[in-house]
Parts: sequence; structure tokens; C-alpha cells
Amino acid sequence: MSQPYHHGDLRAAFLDAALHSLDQHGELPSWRALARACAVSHTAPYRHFASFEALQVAVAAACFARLTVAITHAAGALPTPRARLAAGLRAYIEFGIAHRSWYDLMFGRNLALLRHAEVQIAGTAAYMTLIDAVAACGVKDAAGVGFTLWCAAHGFADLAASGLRAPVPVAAPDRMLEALIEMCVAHALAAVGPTPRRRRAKT
Amino acid sequence: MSQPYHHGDLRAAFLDAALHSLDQHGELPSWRALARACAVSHTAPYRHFASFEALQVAVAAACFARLTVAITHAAGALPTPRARLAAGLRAYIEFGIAHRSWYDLMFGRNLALLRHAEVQIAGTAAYMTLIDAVAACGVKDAAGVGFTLWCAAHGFADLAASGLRAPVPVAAPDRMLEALIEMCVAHALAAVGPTPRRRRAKT
DNA sequence: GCGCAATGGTGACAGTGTCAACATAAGATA
DNA sequence: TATCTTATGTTGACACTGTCACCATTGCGC
Repeated sequence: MSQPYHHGDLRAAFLDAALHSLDQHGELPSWRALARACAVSHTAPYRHFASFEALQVAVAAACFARLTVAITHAAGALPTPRARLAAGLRAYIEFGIAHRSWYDLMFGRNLALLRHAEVQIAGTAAYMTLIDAVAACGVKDAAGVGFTLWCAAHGFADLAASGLRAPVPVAAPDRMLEALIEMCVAHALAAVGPTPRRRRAKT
Repeated sequence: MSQPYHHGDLRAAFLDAALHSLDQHGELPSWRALARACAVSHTAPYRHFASFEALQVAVAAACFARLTVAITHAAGALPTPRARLAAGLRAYIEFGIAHRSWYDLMFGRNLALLRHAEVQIAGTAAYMTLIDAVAACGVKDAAGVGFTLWCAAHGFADLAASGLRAPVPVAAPDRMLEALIEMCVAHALAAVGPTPRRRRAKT
């Protein structure tokens, strides 16, 4: 019962092993270690990925696709644009927390991977969900405001999700995420213009 | 005129070469390449740094020290707490833009370096300048609000400073930094409580 | 049934960080 | 001044990395 010469779908196996090791050990293993994990020679994956960098690109694109799903799923059924925006931001950050090592691959290394077309397309898809949510709130320059909100969410995900805590104790550690989202939503609503005074803005 | 056996101050030379290469090539060169740059054998630096990681820690700590100087210098002479907070945030982000590769070393690799005591101490010093600026505005939970603002500033520095632009065009690209700072200052002032109605808040 | 492209394996290469063993210089002690 | 000690630098090796040229096997289309 010797292994067949051809693996079947080595490309998928390689991607799976990469994601699995990312979850397990927090970082991508080496090219050769991945090949060992798939029980093939250390050059076999070259038939499916031009380089180690190309593999990282494929993995990062897959992660961005999952991020898009997470955001749209979270915001899906909510009634108001404001609630959808808040839920989307929360989903973004919670994705970064839950899948720390993925997020690190997606945005690490000085955003090197995001400069590849494949990742950029997948990343833009996720980004557009945010822009759309902002635009739905009535913001005119949704792209500009959305970028600002993305910065805030990314900063929180990158810092807090790494387990880094503020060096000085904060009043309500469990509410830090809420506070950031409130800041973002307030910034978006401020860009819409002042709320008519005759009735309070509904949530 | 053969080189003397002892270098003199190889530790400082190694750090200098590291910072220089960081500016020049955007990333730290290898351990051995650094040794070559200092014209010593590839193991000589082991007398001054326990490992490559230890060297990175020393470099990152030096970078954080420079960041602290940049922030305090920028905010120094301004008249109002609000102006000092805005200037500090701007200095933080502009530091990230001007010294992209330093910033990447300081916060890259999943904040691995920030977990070392030496870097953490230097980083906390920079962080405290932000917390102090927030507290000076009258914010009660300055630590909590300051952390939120730090997230926003870090996100902007990490994304925008990498040269990454929003995939969809924004209305005023040159004003993105200002918009983020305005959001931060507004968030800080909102935490102070409502402005007394009888006179408008001064800047 | 044959030919060929797709896929996998072997062995080599230069490069990496690290270590043990050794060499040299400088400073303290006598 | 002579000797011992400690700090500093070198040599050579190790296992490991990503990549490449070259060869082996498989399976599909003619």
C-alpha cells in the first residue's frame, strides 16, 4: 500500500496545512516543513506555487475571503444602517482577535502581501463592505470616512488582539471595544450632518 | 595598517549599522550581513548581543526612545491641552510615516519585540506622553480614552504609512490625517462631558 | 499504443543563526 | 615587570532554509 506517486490535490493540501499550522503554532512553518507535513518532497510544492511568497499570497487571499464572509454575516439582518456599521466593525475586530495569526499574515510584514493583486482584490472586497455600511448611513464621502474607521479598527485589532494591554490600567477593560466602535459610529454620524432637532435620532 | 584586533565599540557600531540598513533597505539585514558591514567575523557580535532577537530588541528600544522625543518635542510649547493632544497624535503618525522601517520593526511580527522588558519600558514612556496629553484635557479615564486614541493612530500609521491607499478614491486624500485627528480629539472631548452651553468651547 | 504535458523526487547550492573551541588583547595583581 | 584573568574576536562546523537543474513517474489526448 505504498503512497501513490501523485498526491491528488497537493495545492489544496498545502494550503490546508498552512492554515492549520497557522492556527496551531501562530505562524507559517517553513516551506520544507510544510512539504514534510504533506508527506511530499521539499520541492514538490513548486509545481503549485512559484515561491514561498506565492504560497503566502494564496493563504492571505483565502483569509481575506473569510473576513468578508464574517463581516457580511454579522451585519446581515440588522435593521438600521448604524447597527449594521457597528456590527461590521465589531466583526472585523473580533475576526482579528479570533484568528490572530491569520490577521498577522494578512497585514504583517509591512503589508507586503497586500501589494499582490490576488490579495488586494480579496482585501478590497472586505473593505467595500465597510464602505458600503458607511455610505448606507448617509455619509457623503463614505470612502474617506470609511478609511478613517478602518484605520481605527485595524489599530485596535493589531494592538489589542495581540494581547497587548495598556501599560496603565483603564477604567473598563471589557468595554474598550465598545468605546472604539462608539467613536467610529459617532465619527460617521458627524459626517452626515447635525441631526434635526425636532426628534432624537433613532438607533 | 592592519585593523586592530579589538574594534573599540562594536556594540554601538552594530546598532548604528542596523539603523542605517533599516533606513537604506527598509528592513534589518541578516546577522551575518551586519557583521560584514562592521568588518568583523560573523560571530563577533555574540560578545555584545545574545542573539539576533536581542539585537532587534535593542534597536526597537532605541526607536521608541526617539519616538518619545518626537512626540514631546512636537507638543511642547503649544498653549492648550487640546492643541498638545492633536500635535502629539500628529507627531506619532508622522514618525511612523517618516521612519516606516523603524515603525515596522517596533510593531511588526505580532508585537513580539514589545513583549521584551527593554522595549516595553521604552514603549511605555512614549505611551505615557499620550495618556498625559489626554488627562490634561480633563478626561477622567485618560488611560481608557488614550488607549482608544492610540489604536486609531497606530492603525493610521500602519496602513497609510505603508503607502496603502483606500481602494476607492476619497474626497480629500490630503486631509485624511486631519480627519483622523479630529475624530480622536472629538472622542477625547466627548469623554470630558458636555460643554457648558453659555459659551462655546474654545480651541 | 504512443507522445507529451503535468506532477513528483534527488541532489546541490549559497545563505542563515548558533555553538564549541581557540586566539588575542587589555587590565589587574603580584 | 611578569603573570593571571577576563573581555573580546576568529575559525570551523552544524542543521536548517528557499531555490534551482535535472531526472522519474503518471495520466490524458491523439
